[in-house]
Amino acid sequence: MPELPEVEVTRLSFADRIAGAQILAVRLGKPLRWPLHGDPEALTGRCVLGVRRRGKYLLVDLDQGLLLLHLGMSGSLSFSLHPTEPGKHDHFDLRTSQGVLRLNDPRRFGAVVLVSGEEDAVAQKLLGKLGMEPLDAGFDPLRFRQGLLQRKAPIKQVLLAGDVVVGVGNIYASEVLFLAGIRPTTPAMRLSRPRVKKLHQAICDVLARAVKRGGSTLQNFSNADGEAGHFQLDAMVYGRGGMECKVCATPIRAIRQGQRTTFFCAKCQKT
DNA sequence: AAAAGCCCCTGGATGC
DNA sequence: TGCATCCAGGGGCTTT
Repeated sequence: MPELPEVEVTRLSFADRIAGAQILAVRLGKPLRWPLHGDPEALTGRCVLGVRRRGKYLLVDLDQGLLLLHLGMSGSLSFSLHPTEPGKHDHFDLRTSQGVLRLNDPRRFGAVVLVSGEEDAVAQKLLGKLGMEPLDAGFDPLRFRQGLLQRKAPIKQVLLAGDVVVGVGNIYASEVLFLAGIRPTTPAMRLSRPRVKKLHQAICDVLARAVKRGGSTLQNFSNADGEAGHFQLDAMVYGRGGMECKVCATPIRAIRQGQRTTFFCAKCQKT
């Protein structure tokens, strides 16, 4: 479910309210993608300093240690004072003095990992190879192009891989390439400077706009308050296989790239 | 080093 | 209504 905008909207919806809270107890449901790594009992008594984001990971800073959260494909967080009884897909509760942070994740591709800090070997394994943050000032067209020039793989797959730029998931990858007029199969290294600049612009615009609107609600995204996003991502190509391109009426094509579906318009996206 | 496949898991939609 | 099949927003790991 969550690409960068959804993760960021989730963060914004509870970061201020959980900051300063003391952890009272932890409840674990079914196993998630990885074990917690640390002792859940040891979390009790620690304090939450704040919540940051790196790519699609949320980093919950503690006065001692760091909690890494990932929502996987189907995860969502809620933060509430009086939570309901845990449901069958509620697999992690962090009970604090200021509310309960709960991870609901039917498919359990998500994760909660307790590490000592960002330099921790386990944390490095997960965060160490992440690319540039698309909403940060450090993400500029020149550095972006430098990253792409090393890669012969199709641009769509390079975007998804997240080692050049993070946060662009399967939906936004198709959308962003459509806006930039770039064919998803084009080798990343073959993109000219002006086309990389256009792609850079599209990534910045689309992601920033989605965060501002509260995340897309393509299916059922909701933030940690349980509010649905206000932004019906009105997709130009994603999920529109066989339908007419909104610009030129050519049928949108759906192809398979690395076990994921890509959508594009063969006329608007030449190479 | 980079690229291509595999796999983790559940649920909803579709087709017979 | 029941059952099989396919597909889904991610990404680490193993193999080429």
